[in-house]
Amino acid sequence: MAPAGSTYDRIYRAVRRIPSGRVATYGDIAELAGLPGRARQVGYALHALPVGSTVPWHRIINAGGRISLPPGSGGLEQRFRLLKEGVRVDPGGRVNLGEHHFRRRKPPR
DNA sequence: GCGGTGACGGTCG
DNA sequence: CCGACCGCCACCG
Repeated sequence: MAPAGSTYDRIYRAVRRIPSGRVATYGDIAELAGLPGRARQVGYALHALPVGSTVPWHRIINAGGRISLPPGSGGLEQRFRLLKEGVRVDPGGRVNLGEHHFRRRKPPR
């Protein structure tokens, strides 16, 4: 387990806040964890998760609204998990953030 | 302690 | 849309 209060611990806690059927970006998690601008650390922390972890890592995608994980290295599983939760993910791994973002950004207008 | 690495993100051409 | 660069920083050898 990540030491309480450590960077990773804060990241995992933030990830757990994302409800099923919604997605958040790495940058969002960094911000929620109190680490603005450190999206990269979020990716690193998730990569370090042990198999069987209860952290909903699959709800995290990049700012472009796409799965950032190579298909052969977990990307496919992430896509399946999201589909199972009702998130529309096209075959290319793209998600409509306007529809599934856990906290909508300002609608483009 | 140093330097390479990377589930990122914004900007520019 | 795509690739190149740059800033960011915990981890690991």
